[in-house]
Amino acid sequence: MTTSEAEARAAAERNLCGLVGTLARHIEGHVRERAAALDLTTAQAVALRELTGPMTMSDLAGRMGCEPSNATFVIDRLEQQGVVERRPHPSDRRAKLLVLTQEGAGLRERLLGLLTEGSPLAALTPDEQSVLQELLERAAPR
Amino acid sequence: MTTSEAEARAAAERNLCGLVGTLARHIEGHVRERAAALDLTTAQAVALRELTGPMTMSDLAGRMGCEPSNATFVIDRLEQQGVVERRPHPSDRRAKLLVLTQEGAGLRERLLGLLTEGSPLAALTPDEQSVLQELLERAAPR
DNA sequence: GGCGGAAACTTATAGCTAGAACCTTTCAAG
DNA sequence: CTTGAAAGGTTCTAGCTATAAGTTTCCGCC
Repeated sequence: MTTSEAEARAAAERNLCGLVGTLARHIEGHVRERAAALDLTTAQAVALRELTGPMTMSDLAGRMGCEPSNATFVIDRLEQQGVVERRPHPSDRRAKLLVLTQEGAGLRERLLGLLTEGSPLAALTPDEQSVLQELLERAAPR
Repeated sequence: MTTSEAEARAAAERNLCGLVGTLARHIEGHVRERAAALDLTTAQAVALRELTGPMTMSDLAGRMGCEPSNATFVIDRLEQQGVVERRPHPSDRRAKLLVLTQEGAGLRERLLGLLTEGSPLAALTPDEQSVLQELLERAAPR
């Protein structure tokens, strides 16, 4: 491989990095737009989306891709709004178990409905989405 | 299509959104790590990476994917550090032309070298990167 | 030629996020 | 049993980012 070829590949890789960031911003913009319709910030919407069931603060922070201190901040607001509850963890007194309230569960359903329609990823067919998923998982090992 | 199939597809799409965000954070983490070696913040490194040649503040903000006000903040620091210069635009007195200083150009070369090695995207073959690029461009139209 | 709207950039402000310090509880080793 | 290290959460603070408002300049239009 010549140095110019290596240089071209490196440039393509940098370009690709930019594209990933661009798509991530598109998705975030979409989430923000839909979240605003429910009077939620982007972070609150992501938290609600990731609350697929009872989980600890650490679990949620991991799913949200943020630091635990930030999850505390976000959940504080959601708890004030009566969307989620902090319950004692049954077997670990350090941890707390996040549980959606009844209205929280309803709010989450509405949010998911809004998020699925008009997503940037809807531009791809299900097959293409599968390919994309596989590539992303390989590039970003958990 | 049954409702359960639609539900499954929607869930897969949400999962995919999370994966895009995860990869974006991996890339950002990689940039941050390498940038720190040169005493640069992540935003400064992205700005330097995107400064492929003389351009205006707006152009740079567009490439960085941030607001112009933030570009002002980032360039302020880079200018104080003698990395870049704000020159008057030859044909538009509103705009300013960003030009790398001599040391800025050297710093950029070193940064690009650091960024290309060990990138998360190196886990994919060039062919796979091409596929990924095409999918991302379709999902995130400019 | 002058006028109104729009673009480029900056400033000021508010909000979000990460990092470090701290407390409580758990777990493993001795 | 006790002791030290590590994990879960919270608080505090600093830094980054976006939004809104303001200034200068450009451009289309009358």
